[in-house]
Amino acid sequence: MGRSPCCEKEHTNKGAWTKEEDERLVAYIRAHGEGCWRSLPKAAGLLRCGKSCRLRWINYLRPDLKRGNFTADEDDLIIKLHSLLGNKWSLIAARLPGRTDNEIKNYWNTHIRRKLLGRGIDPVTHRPVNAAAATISFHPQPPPTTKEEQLILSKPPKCPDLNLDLCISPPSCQEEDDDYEAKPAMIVRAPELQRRRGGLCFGCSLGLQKECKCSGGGGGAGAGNNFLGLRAGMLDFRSLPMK
DNA sequence: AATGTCCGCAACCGCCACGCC
DNA sequence: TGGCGTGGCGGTTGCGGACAT
Repeated sequence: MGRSPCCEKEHTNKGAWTKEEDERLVAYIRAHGEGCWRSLPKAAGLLRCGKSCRLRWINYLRPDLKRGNFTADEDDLIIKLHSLLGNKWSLIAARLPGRTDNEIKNYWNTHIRRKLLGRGIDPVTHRPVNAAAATISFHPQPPPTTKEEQLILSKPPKCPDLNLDLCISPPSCQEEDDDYEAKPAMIVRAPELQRRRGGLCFGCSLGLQKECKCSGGGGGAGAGNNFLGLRAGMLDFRSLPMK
C-alpha cells in the first residue's frame, strides 16, 4: 500500500550539491541527454534522488539559464502574469526565457511581494490592500484546472466594482475600439476582438496555444511572437501604479 | 569581536497529472 | 479501464551569509 518512494532514501545524499556532483550530473546529461530521472543517479554514479537531480539540473545547471538580477521589465512581466495566472510559477517561467519557476517563486516571495505591499497592493489579489479586505469573497485563483486560460476567459468578474482594469488585446486594438475607455473594469477583450477580426484569442496571446482550443491554437511560430507582443503592451494594467 | 536576527536562495516534500501497460 | 510508475509543480523548510546590536 501507499506510494513507492522515488528513491532509496537511506542511500542518498541530501542537502547542498558539491562541485563534483554537479560535474557528474552535467557530464552525464551532456552525454545522454535528459530523461528517466529515476535511473539517472545510478547511471551517473550519483548518490542522489532522481527528483533531486532533475531539480538541480533545471534550477541551477541548465546551460540556458539566465543568472543574475531580474530586470525591471521582468519584474513587471512577472507581476502581470501573476495577476492573470496566480501561483502558476511554471507557466510564468515559461514566458520568461532563462528563468526557472523556482527562481521566480523565490523572487516573488522575497522581492515582489514586498514591493507590492509597499505600494499598498495586495500581492494575492493585485488590488489595493483596503479594497481587498473589503471584498473578502473574491477569489483571484479559481479551483485548479489544466486550462488556466479557459478559466480566465470563462469567469466573468464576480465583483462589478472590481477595478483591476485588465485589458488584453493586440496593441492596435486599443485605437480601433471606440468604447475602449467605457468598458467595465477587468474585461478580457481579446476573445471578442478575435471573433470580430480573426486575430489571436486571449490564450494564444499569452502563448498558450498548446492548451488553447481556439482556431489559432497549435500555430508553431506563434508562441514566441505572442510572448513578445505580450511584453510589448498587449497587457494594460492601467490601475497598477507600477512605476 | 561576539552574538542575535533577518533575509535570500537552494533544496526537499508531498501531491497531482499523465502516459503506459 | 484501472493500476502503476514517473515527471512535474507548488508550498515549505533550512542553511548560510549579511546586517544589526
